[in-house]
Amino acid sequence: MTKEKKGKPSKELPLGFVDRQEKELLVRDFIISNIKEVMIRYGFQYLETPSFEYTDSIGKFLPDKERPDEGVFSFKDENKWLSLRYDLTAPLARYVAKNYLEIPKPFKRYQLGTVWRNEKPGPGRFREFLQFDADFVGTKNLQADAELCVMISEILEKCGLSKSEYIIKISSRKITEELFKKININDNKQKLIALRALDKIDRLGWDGVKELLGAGRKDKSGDFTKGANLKSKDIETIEETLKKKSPETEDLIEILKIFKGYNFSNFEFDPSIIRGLEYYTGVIFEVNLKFDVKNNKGQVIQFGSIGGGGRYDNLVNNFGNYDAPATGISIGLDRLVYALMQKKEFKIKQFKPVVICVFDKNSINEYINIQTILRKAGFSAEIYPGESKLKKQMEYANKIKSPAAILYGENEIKSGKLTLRNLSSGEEKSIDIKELANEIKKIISNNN
RNA sequence: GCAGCAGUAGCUCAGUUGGUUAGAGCACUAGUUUGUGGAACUAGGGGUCGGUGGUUCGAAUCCACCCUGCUGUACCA
Repeated sequence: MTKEKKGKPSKELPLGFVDRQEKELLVRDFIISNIKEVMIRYGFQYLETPSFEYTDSIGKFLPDKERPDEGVFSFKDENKWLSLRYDLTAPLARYVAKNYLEIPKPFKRYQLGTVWRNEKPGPGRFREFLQFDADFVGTKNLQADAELCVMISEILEKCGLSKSEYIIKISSRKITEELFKKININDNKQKLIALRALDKIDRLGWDGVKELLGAGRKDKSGDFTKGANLKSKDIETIEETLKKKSPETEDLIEILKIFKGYNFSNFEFDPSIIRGLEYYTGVIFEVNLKFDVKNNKGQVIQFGSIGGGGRYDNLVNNFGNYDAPATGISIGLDRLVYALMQKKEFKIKQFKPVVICVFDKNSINEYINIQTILRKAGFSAEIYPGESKLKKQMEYANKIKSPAAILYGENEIKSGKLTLRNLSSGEEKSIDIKELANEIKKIISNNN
């Protein structure tokens, strides 16, 4: 809705951008603190790279068009194209290439950062979102890939999910590679269409996927998607091969062994997962939630995975001569928060301030004294930030969910005691200032 | 991008076959209580009915185009 009063700025947000409120942010902070704690124990180091990069260094090349806006936000600065990063992997590859001689090999880093994509937003998907990535650069050892899976499941469980609520699906690019060789598909374009089709198996089932491998498919809105035009004999071979639930490529057999050593079993082999089309070269994995996610109208929506990753052995090499095989995982934090908030009642401690009501400006020093006592004792406290009648002050305290209000007016000054009102019970008590911290403590611990 | 559905106060919506000053609930403001919130009552503010153009004596209501949102689909490095 674009409601712009004449001559006034719009209060609407650009498509795909949102304000995020405290409730969501606190859950996000909780998840982030779990991530950091696990990262440290797994031996990753923390890295931050800038939001903007030169367009060509993050894998976008300048098209003939006026601006490189294929999925990225870009602008021209001093004759060079800059783009907001669209993931954290491309900047990592750039960082490694730039600092190759100084960094340890292998290099293990994790990163939290906002990324931007100039594409259509969907349920739980925005054009600006927070990602968390962990990567190993400079090792071919599948121990790394295995550890990423173990680690992400440890993070999810720390966030309160049980083993039955999520699953790590794993596969390898080598499976489809060998398959395409077997049925003689060499056309790169056709391969891509076929890969995309296979990626949709969780939503469309085999029937839909076979349509896409063949002539094409009409979806329920009536829109038609062109297919890969494979021979029906080949489509059958594909289905047969991928329906086998036993992994046959070397890399998968190896990684399953390592999982065993970790006693890790909350995964399943699923040859239909594909992930990004271009850069993965080996083992790939995807993190899926096993419960329904609803939108704010209560409808169950197609939520998809909350993250995934895999092995990309050639990415760093794009920058020059360093051969740095790598593997990494990337999690969409906002999507994880969105899903988790539906699943769990998060008991996040919120320290809402005790409100000290203002009766008389001349008593301001008394109020400051009370406030200081409370803050020094570790409580959140504030002198009512305004000038209003007591009724307004109480309404304010109620609105911000303050645990208690402190009244110190004429009556209290005479008696030398202050009145403490418990805002959840409504109970009022006359207490000595020395007892204040203790009384507040009682009220807060009762509320939690 | 393509397709379906939708767009009336801050929010959720009503508005009859086009007809006088466009409604409700919640929220908001003030008061009933000159020192007390979460309940009640009273009064009040707030809408060029997504936008533009058209049909008509007359349009929130009909038509066209555009914008925005939702859902699916495509793309997703």
